[in-house]
Amino acid sequence: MATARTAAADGTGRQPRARPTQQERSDATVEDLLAAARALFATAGYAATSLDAVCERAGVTKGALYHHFAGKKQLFSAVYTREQERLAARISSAYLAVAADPWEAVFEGSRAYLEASLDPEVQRITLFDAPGALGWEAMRDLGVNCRELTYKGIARAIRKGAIPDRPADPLTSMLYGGLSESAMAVVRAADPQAALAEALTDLRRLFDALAAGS
Amino acid sequence: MATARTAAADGTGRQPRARPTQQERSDATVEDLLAAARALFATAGYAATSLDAVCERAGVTKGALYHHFAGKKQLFSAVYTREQERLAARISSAYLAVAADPWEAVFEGSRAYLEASLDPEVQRITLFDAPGALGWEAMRDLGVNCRELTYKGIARAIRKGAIPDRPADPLTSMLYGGLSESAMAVVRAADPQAALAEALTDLRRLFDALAAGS
DNA sequence: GACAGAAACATACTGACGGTATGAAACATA
DNA sequence: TATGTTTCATACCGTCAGTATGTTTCTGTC
Repeated sequence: MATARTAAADGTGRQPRARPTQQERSDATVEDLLAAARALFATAGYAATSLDAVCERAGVTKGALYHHFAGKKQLFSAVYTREQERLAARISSAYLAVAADPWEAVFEGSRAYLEASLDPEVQRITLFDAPGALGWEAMRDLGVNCRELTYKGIARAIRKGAIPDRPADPLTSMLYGGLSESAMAVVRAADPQAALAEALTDLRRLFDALAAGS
Repeated sequence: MATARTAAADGTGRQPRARPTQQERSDATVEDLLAAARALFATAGYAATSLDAVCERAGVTKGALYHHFAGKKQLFSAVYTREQERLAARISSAYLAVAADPWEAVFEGSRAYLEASLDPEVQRITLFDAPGALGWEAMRDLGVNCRELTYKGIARAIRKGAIPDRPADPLTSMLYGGLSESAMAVVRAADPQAALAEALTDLRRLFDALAAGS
């Protein structure tokens, strides 16, 4: 019987070819591993997720995993990076929609970050496990991260005179950390819907107060 | 030769008696375990700390550890609880010193929390490892925790009219999370001293703005 | 003070998991 | 087609959290 490796003569070129190139093979494996890892890390958490489980779900063995990743920590780092990129995309999108008003843009970016961080899976990866598993330095040195975006938005708002002049770093920490904690609190509130509404209302007041400050 | 169990006839009663009571034995062992665990958790981190290492440092075996604690997680929980109690004591002290002014008291409490959280060992336990190891619910249900103190302070400031009326929860999250993130950023700044000064200056402005808000 | 029972610990062991070593299969290049 | 490299599979090791069981130390009672 044929071993099912019949060539797909479709026009898309997206189905696996009869003889996939090494790059394609590699990419597919990495993709499978990342998807499996993300699913398990997001639900069971970093510590409770075994690499064997990841490999089984991805349909490969540890040989493949350790060929593409240096270890569990680096695998998680890759998952975390992707998550940050997805979050950053949402933030940027919300920010750019009202970029004409520098301070309002920061508000919309903050709202986007808060709402995106309500997903328990996102929380588990980015807020609970990442600090302990990666450390602060590794989280910062990722190229794309949401804290950096927050900083840039605030710095721009200051440059444009939308809020009183000040160093941008302290406010960045307060806002970014505050939003992260808010996200954790909101989803665990008795009424998450109401809690989110309250959080956004308060965030609005906070932004207004900051803009009005001397 | 005598087995060195000569009774200490000192007046203090603090030295180990010739026949220590079970309570004393227990307490001493628990104390040794907690001290050893806190030292290792604070430096190497939760995951990198083995219970064997804790036992060796404490001068006991795993039999003793598992007699007093249900497992690694619970041991860490006990260490974390102590840390929170210490922090809460510092916060309360700073708060009460200026309790007459409800909002200023919250500021002083916040400053105390921020400054206390600059210690890398405190950070490692309370900010990096605790969320992943304990989870949010377990961190909240501790009886004594700093977030609760923040909430009470803010709620009181609202009741007393020191800041505009609003629900206390959202602001609690923003402030507590912001301070935590600030502590992590400050100690990793190029010039921590200057970063702390900037953070406190900005915190002052934030408090003024919140008090002035409509 | 002898003794039964319980509390406080010690010792030996197991299973699971992260990581490594080594070899085979798939692909690339000539 | 032959050779080297990439990609992965398999077998194995060390470590560590947790358990099972035995031993010592204390407590209450006669």
